[in-house]
Amino acid sequence: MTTTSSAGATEGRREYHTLAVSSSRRSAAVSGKSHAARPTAPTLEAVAAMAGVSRATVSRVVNGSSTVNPDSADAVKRAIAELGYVPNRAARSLASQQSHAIALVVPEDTTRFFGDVYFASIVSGINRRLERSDYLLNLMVASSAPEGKMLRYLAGGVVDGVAVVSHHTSDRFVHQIADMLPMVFGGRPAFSDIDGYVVDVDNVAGAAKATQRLIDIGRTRIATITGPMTMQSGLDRVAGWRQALEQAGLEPGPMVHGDYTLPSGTRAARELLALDSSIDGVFVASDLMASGAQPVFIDRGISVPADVAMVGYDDSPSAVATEVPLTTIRQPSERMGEEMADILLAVLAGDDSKPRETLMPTELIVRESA
Amino acid sequence: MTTTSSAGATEGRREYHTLAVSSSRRSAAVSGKSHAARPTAPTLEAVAAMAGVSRATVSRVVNGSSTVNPDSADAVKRAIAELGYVPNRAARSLASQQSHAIALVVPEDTTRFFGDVYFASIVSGINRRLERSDYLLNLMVASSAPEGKMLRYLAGGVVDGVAVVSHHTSDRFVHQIADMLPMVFGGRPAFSDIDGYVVDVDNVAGAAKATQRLIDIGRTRIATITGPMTMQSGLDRVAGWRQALEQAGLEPGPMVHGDYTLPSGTRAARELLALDSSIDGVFVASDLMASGAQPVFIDRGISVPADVAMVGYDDSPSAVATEVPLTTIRQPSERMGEEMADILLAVLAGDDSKPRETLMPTELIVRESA
DNA sequence: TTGTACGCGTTATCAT
DNA sequence: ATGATAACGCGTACAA
Repeated sequence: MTTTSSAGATEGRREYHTLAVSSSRRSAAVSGKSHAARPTAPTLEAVAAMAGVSRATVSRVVNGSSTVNPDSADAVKRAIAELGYVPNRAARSLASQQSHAIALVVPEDTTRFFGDVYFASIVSGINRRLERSDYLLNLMVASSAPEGKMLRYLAGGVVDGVAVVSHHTSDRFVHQIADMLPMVFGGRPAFSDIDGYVVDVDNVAGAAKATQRLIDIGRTRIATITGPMTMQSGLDRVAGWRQALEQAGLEPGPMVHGDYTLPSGTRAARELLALDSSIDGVFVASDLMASGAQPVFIDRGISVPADVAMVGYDDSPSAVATEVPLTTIRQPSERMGEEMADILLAVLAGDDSKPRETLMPTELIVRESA
Repeated sequence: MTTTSSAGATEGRREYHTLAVSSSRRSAAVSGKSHAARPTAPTLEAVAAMAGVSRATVSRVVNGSSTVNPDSADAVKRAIAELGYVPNRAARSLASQQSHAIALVVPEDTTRFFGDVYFASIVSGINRRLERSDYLLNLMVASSAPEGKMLRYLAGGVVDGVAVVSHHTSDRFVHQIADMLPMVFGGRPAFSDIDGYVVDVDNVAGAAKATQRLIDIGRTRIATITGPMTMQSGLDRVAGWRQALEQAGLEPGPMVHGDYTLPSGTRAARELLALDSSIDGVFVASDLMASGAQPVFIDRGISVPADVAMVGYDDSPSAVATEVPLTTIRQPSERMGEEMADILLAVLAGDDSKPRETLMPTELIVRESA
């Protein structure tokens, strides 16, 4: 017998493996399949029934409220396990006004973004921190029409906070995001009038540290292969190189530009050698470029580090993959990601004690190349 | 005057920029700030009121239902624009039983994953396709405790479908995912007994095509620098190389293993030259390795392609960044991502006509190295 | 400590 | 074509 009452609401509603869909409310069920989380996902209600308590109590147990009798708590937990209950995200969000998700906003050009190990590490770090929470990570790439769609998404309450990896975000739309959500930048943004947290690494100090290493081991003709001059980090590392040289009373050696990529390192090394073969040290602004440069020296019979000492930057995997392992500067890029997530999580928890700006320290890693 | 009634529910509830939070329902409001989508986000209700229609009608307009009077539709649209209304995601999900999000499940090791341009392209492709929909992309990395947390998330109805980039997913947990959600693999999974769609590229054919090019230009001593033998693509490309040689009645040249990385290409080239300097052609299983190998030849006075012709694989950016631009095999990795997303979207829309397996074609790109 | 009852913002059914 | 109205599953004042 079927009743027309509202009972049995949790029965036969959603099925994935079954062909006979009983009471789908969806129209687009063209195929015989209705895709949903699982066949008849148990609800709070069901758990409550099984445990012999009210929904409220189950909710309290699930959310770890203290005010709950150990006995009933046990019963609830058993019921949860038995039923394989897992709270419905949407319902929870709706009721609590929190999505329990944060967005990683990437300023266009996904391919370039993902191709960069540095960003990879940041994402990895963000993820690592998020794993210890129950927050989800949403990837939002600002494409052709960034403001429109993304802003709409964010306004829709999809996420509680935003992490922006500020490559060269020149767009104003980040301002609008900052207006509605807590925000943290990975790398200092182009504008300073923005309401958000910033996590960055001290590139100047790092580069100076690298150059100082070359000075410390007695090198005096110190060149540099730079990163792109269109990026803050590229500029900063040149500044650090100059600063260390100046402080030591040394003349800057030749400078050749690269773009952080390996091939550019190869080209730069050849250029460097053509320019001035008297150098005895070189600070390369990325390990990837150093990996490209090193073979050029070696294949021409220039010993590393005996003839030319070399310090890289990043401490990327390629630093130890070169013939002569690279002395390099370790950037806590993964930790940077963790920090970003940590800040966001803290802010979302109402903790306002995080500093607006966090500068992550760099570390000299001494290997064989210098 | 303040009333204690439940009226005014949409007023002064959520504020981000204001310090005085009136009636936050959250406990953790340690700071004076309450973070939410925005101050008093307008609801369907508000739009309905302003447009002088019922919520139902507004909903119809928002969801593009046909059965709605043009006049009221206009009024509604104006109200929406005026109020800056954007539907609440959670509420919509709860009511429609769809999250309008899909997950990209990454089998561990984020750093390695993101460091690979190939995967970067896939993500980029997925994203590209998703942009044309209103689906969101959730990033889920299977870390130390994959089954537990991720499965719980998925069971919670966070997403409607799952894209798995099957690196060397040896875990069984994908089976459990497949049991509850539509799923598509990027790259053939290790097991074939799984209920999911597969999108892959034809690596054997691609490698054969590359090798054939070397044969076509008259090379007879054709070596190969392989990818890792622990990856299906690595294996497949060797197979393609062998196959083309065999078909042409040629003896396979020397084979040296790399791992798709640039430094490994450098090492492999040196090994190769030490092994057998009589080669006149080499198929390198990735452009990155080819970028590492090429300088070794050039710096030793071996001309490319005159002395040794070289074909790479991937048509990555590095293919044109080498001194001698690489003839290579273009993999539609980005299109692969698009296809994956497309399949998922189709399935979610109830379209069951997509083939269970899609093999993407490769293409020979002739440049100067062969 | 526990339960009742209302609200969260939409969708969808069913009359009209 | 349109409007009530009942879900959707959960959180949480408030009362007990």
